[in-house]
Amino acid sequence: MATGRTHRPATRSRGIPEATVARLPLYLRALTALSERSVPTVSSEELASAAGVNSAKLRKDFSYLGSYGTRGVGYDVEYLVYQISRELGLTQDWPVVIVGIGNLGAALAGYGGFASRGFRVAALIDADPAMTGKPVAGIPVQHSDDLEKIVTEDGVSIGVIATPAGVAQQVCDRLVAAGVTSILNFAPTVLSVPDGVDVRKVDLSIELQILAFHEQRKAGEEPGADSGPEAAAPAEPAGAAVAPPAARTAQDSGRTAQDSGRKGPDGDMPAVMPA
Amino acid sequence: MATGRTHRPATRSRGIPEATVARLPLYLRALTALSERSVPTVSSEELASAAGVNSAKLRKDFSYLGSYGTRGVGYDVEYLVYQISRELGLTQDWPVVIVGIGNLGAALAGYGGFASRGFRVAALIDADPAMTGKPVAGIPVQHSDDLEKIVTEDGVSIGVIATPAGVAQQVCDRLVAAGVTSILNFAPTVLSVPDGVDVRKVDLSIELQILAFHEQRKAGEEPGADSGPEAAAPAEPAGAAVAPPAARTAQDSGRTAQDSGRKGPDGDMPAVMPA
DNA sequence: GGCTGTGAAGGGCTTCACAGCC
DNA sequence: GGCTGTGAAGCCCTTCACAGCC
Repeated sequence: MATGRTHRPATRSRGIPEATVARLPLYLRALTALSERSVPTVSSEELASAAGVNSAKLRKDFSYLGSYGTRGVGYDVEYLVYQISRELGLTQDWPVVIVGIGNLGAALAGYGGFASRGFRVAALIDADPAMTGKPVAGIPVQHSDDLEKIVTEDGVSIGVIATPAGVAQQVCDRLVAAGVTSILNFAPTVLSVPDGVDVRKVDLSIELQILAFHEQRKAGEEPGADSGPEAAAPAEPAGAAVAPPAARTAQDSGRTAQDSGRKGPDGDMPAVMPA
Repeated sequence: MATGRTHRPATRSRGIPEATVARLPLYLRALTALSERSVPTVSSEELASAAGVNSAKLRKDFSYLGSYGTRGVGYDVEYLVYQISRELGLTQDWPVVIVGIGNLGAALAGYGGFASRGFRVAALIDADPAMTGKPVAGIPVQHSDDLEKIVTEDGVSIGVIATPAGVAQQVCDRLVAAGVTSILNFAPTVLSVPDGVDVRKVDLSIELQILAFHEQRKAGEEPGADSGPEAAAPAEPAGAAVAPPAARTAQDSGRTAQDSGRKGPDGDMPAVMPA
């Protein structure tokens, strides 16, 4: 079915930039850790370091939420935890259904991060009759025939798709038809959903390919080789032999997270080269 | 972040924007599907639709690689598959080690997307002696004592961390010391790495939290709240003196498109880790 | 006529740097 | 003195729109 088209101008959510929203969970995690150690306050510098971002960005992010800090002092940990949780909508419990209980689905079902962060596994669903009733991570698997009933009765609005790519779109369509409006897709497929439905995807092979791209580049511009890795000169196979250049940095990394930065030193390579 | 590193103007490694690199795997997947159906050529419009992006963006992306299309006709599928594969460094085989063979690690080990896309699982490593020798997805698990040896001997430059958060940093340190320069991290932790090492992370709870944020907004702005368990009514700050400055208006149909803007993560198997 | 390739315009996010308050 | 909050500048990416070629 593949309903309507997917892309829209991707507007900002409230006044909060999407990029900021994506970092709030990071701050929340760091704050939770501080909270557990009973640390009362943190400076933007400390928190930023713990979350793996720079302090200016963190302060800017928080400024979208309001003025929750105290100049000359920092931020109250507990208060911030509360504010961010509220902003993310974690003060309520979101029931989630996981469809496709294979290796991955089972891994997700057993993920401890659910309960602790505002989510609850409402049901595990699989199309294989042999799986029905079998408990996975303590939760009995239900047959996909009951998908609509489950979603409707439990008021589920978030669904996780961990099925093979081939059936992902149909599963998606059924979830949406039943009332789900947010989907986390682990299947390597582009899902089509009606307007108003959010889809986020996680794809291992894409991540690896992005790493391979950078890896290839490193191999090509190692010290000594200043010629670009153009069409010719295929790089070496297993590119080990590369020794860590700089020493471990103090407390934080230069970059991290899903945002990848670019780093290659390299001068200015003209852009591209036709074959 | 005050990493010892000075921020250099974000060098353009070559001419390809990071955002474009993150989309190349998407195009490649769509092209591979077309190739299997023996489709000889595609227009930017068709391919863009299959990849879930808009055609202008796709053409711009390809323009960074070179002029591989034919005006009035479109792109030659096979040729593009080759060019993109080469650009991503997939014409060579990258050995990958997966550390932490729990539910997730096992799921990753069994992921078929590896072999088919330029990657090869060189080894599965786990710290539990009971796991040693046990085959997972047909590959015998090796003990972490041998991590350095494995990485060195197989010339592994890409490592996947699927361990509990608590040991992720040490595993990371060992991988890097042994020669790994690209890491895909599934543990919910910010990893510190020396300059020159790439880290990408995949985190289930973060993705869910972002969805929850948007979900909450939908519930709040739609007349007949249907999905959520309780139509999330924005709670008031706990006796805060300061209230969010920005007005609560602006309710565009925000929502992110599937391709998400940040930096492009998404893959086939994702993440997660017990906390 | 059809479709690619691309300069130019437009937005959003990051970084700077400093004013403002403790 | 220390640290937050934020306008302003800069950068990168996306989108537009059309020139260029088949």
